[in-house]
Amino acid sequence: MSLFIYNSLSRTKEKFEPLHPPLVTLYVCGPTVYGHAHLGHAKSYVSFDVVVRWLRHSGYRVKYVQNITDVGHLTDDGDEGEDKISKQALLEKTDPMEISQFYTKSYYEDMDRLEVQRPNIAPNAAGHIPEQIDLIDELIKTGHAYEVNGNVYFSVESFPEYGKLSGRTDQEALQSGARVEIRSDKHHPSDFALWKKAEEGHLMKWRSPWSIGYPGWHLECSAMSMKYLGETIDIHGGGMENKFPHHDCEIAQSESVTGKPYVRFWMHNNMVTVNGIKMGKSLKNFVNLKDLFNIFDPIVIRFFILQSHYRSQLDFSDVAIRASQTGLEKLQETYKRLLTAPTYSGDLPFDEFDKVKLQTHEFDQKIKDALHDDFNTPIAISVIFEFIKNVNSVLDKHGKLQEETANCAKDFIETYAGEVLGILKSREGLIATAARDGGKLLDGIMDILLDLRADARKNKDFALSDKIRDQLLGAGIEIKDTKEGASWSKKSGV
RNA sequence: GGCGAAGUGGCCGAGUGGUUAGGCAGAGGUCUGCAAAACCUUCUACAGCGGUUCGAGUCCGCUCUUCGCCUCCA
Repeated sequence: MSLFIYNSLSRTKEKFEPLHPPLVTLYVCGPTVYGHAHLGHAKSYVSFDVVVRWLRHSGYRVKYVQNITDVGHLTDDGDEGEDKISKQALLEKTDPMEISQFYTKSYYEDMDRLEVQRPNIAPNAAGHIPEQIDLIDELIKTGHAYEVNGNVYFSVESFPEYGKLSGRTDQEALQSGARVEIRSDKHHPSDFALWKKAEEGHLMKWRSPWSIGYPGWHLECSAMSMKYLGETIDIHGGGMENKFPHHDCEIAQSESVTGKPYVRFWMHNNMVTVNGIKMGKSLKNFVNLKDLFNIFDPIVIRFFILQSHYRSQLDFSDVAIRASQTGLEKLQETYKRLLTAPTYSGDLPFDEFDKVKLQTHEFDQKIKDALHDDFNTPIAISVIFEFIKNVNSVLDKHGKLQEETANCAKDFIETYAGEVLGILKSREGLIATAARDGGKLLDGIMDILLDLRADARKNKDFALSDKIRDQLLGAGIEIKDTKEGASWSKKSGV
């Protein structure tokens, strides 16, 4: 089966072939850096992280560009809108540059903790003013844009397909219910700003042929996408709320200049709701990631996000995340069990062959099919859970695995849970965690304690063995007696 | 008002014409000195009403409800 991707433009799943294999050009709308990242950012960038990881795993060379918006994104689309970064700078009594740098750093911190791989290129809008000016210039020359009082607007009437992505093609009808204030400067109410003249006191401004001012928000993505990825890119991703107007505007600007399709596959991730209602600034129910990470391990959040499909709405609630946490612990525990399970060489019993070795290949196919079907991570996860159930079942019965089977199983989990989905703590990560917590010293002490306890149990001195177990639990270490012997793990977190 | 998505068992969440999604929680069991974990078995489903079909959670129509976008948002 080959990869199928749901294309928002055609509203169907289409077979994906890059324009210039093995290269895949991918652009994803990045954050506007005027505040800390929230759960919505996490859903979007974790989703596209899996897209990138899966494409790379499938053998493509992905060139991934994700912008940082540090200028031009206004608080509303009318002419009265303020620049978000500037507004925050005034609020925090500092420089816009400091604001954008501070929150850019914060954003990457959060994404790193979510195991989101960094884009290959992360251009910022303020660093690409000349490119944006050139684009505007070209649009004016070709009759797609006009200047009024130092402002430049894109003329939607010059691009008959305007609105094709969102289905908002009837501009007259749109105006009746529109809440955007109609301004006299625009030739048509739907026209949007490419360049705006800076008002007095405006902090971020640049010289241009039309005025001292700043670019409109929609422009940066067109300019930077075309600069780094070419005039036609394979995939453009972003949040669903950006379909209109942002992405429709991008299409209009770009295709008006090049006369070529701007994007071959549009991918839009759905939104996060909180207890059933949207997360909105006005509703004051944003779930800040840094706050959330104080309660849950970031990898739990990542797992929680990937348990639903990227095109589905994700409802955040405490109980839902707790359920995910327990589930993920089970996966991690099985992986740890697999790493430490005794192995043997030689023939393997039928059930081991049937449940693990044979099924590894079947599960491998199932999980590939799932991910090839528009990145169906919930199915992929369900396959991993079926698999670990079988591994546990065999280990319960035999207490060991044939070496080759064990390697197969480890490889399966490391590939899909680790490399592709990023929900597994790596061997190195597990070792690193142990090292941070006292490392080898603690390992040594625990070996002694478990040894003592095993002796006590052998002598049926259960009072002593239970005392060791209970007191360790009180100290945050949990003992489990399994067929392979006693094991211990830290209780807190995952 | 326009554009769009969706209503699945106690909760979360896939599926989209015929065969177990999966996770969490519940019940019974195996194992264990006990516990935990794991494993086995198991109860609650497809908003409602019509229609198409040999057969529909899955297709079509209507009704009801929810959510998103059209303002700022990933």
